[in-house]
Amino acid sequence: MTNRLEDLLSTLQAAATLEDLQAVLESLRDHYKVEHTVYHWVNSVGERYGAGTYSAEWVDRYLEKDYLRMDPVIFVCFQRFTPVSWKELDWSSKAAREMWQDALDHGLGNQGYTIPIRGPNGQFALFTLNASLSDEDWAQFIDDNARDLMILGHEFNKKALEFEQWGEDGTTPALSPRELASMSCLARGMSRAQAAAELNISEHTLRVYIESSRHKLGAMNTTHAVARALSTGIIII
Amino acid sequence: MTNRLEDLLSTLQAAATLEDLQAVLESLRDHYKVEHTVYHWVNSVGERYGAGTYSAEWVDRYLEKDYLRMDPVIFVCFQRFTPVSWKELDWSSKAAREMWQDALDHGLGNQGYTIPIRGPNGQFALFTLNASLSDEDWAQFIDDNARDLMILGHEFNKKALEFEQWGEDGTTPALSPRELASMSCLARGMSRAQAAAELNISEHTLRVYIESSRHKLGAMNTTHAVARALSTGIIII
DNA sequence: CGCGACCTCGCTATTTATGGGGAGTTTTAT
DNA sequence: ATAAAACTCCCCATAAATAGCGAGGTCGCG
Repeated sequence: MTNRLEDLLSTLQAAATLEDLQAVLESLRDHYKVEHTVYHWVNSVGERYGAGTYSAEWVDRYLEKDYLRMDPVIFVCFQRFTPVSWKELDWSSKAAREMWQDALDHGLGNQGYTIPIRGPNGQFALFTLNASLSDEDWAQFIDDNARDLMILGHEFNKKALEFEQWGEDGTTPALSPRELASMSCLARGMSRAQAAAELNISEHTLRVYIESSRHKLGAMNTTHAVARALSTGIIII
Repeated sequence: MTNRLEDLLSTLQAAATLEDLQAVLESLRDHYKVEHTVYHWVNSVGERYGAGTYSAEWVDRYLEKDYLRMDPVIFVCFQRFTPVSWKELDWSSKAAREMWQDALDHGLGNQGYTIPIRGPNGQFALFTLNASLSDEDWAQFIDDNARDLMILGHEFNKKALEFEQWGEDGTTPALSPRELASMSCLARGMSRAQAAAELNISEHTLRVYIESSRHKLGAMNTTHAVARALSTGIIII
């Protein structure tokens, strides 16, 4: 088993193009004898990259119906970081049930396992296996392979990042300590007056920091600046 | 080697108290023959939990001097998600160099390897090994153990989360679709007028969503609401 | 069927944030 | 050593956000 993992990782390491990654996913599917293997990035604007063995019809359908916004897998993975088996999720809402049925109609198996992966600058990706198995067999499968899958998912993400250079286009701007502190105060809910008091500076000085932060972050307004500072990871709440 | 990993993981699984986790870290240190092993949560307010083999003096010193705010390890790990070897980092700033010397004076080794771990609701933790080795030996050590360490780090974090129930105290409030859309627009830098146009609703209606989001999220103002929505993962940029 | 939650719209007054100037000291880096 | 960046403070006018009031239609769940 471990040797197989090493083989797969070697293939992954050797991948030099996005097509190679696609091939890796296909060999993963064959190796694990599952229906589908998928890796994709997620953000609220839309996917920047995705690869996998889903049919083109299902991918188009998924995007067309805007399933991204109601998919319980996506929603839960955003908030957890532990992998989820699909059957654990809440499929009670009407929209979710419809989507589930639609997925089955498009060739997906009844079992799924998705590993959320969080990267730099707010990058977020999912690594998914989909199969047709009984609940018991699937649980056993996950039990046997969870660790290998986690490693594969993370290595895959590392490789995908190398190609796509997420967020590397505009290197995250560096804010000065006071600017970061200002952003942090605002992110925690303080008004300008409160933040200025917290930092022991005049409200006007605080404003200067907010302005300079805004410009450095390329933000339209304060809320946008704080949002960018948070999602690039230069501040946290 | 793999058997050792299994043993360590078994011990980890069996941990029932925070003291047990401390013991696990100590046995990890002994097993890997390093100077220190550390696990801790990080947020801008301060640590909620930390365990490890650093001396109490160094921990106190670290907190007292507010090294958290200048530590290159912390800073880089926030933005990357791949593990970092300390020597790779930028220690050129004066503050960083002083901190580094201070660390050596407090019994830390000259080599370090830190694995950033990102959890639900914006949880962020670090799993660190510190040792005294030559650059070559350390590189070899990392090469040999990187995967095991990643698994250990993630399993450790899972266990720590079970105990501390990060963010579980106030279950993340659910926002309605329109509320989420409103938050998302604001996070992407739109003004109220722009967001209202984007959503094809009156500016007043948008305001109602912002208000209700604010109340649900327990936020003081719009910026705070967006910050919370982002850091709990219910929206993304 | 009714209740609650969601979606939609309007008005007024007050508070707060933003954008544009300018100007001095201290710290850091080359 | 000298330049660049960071930190600090002030004024004024305008744009935007907040707080408070109210009202009606739709949808799903029990």
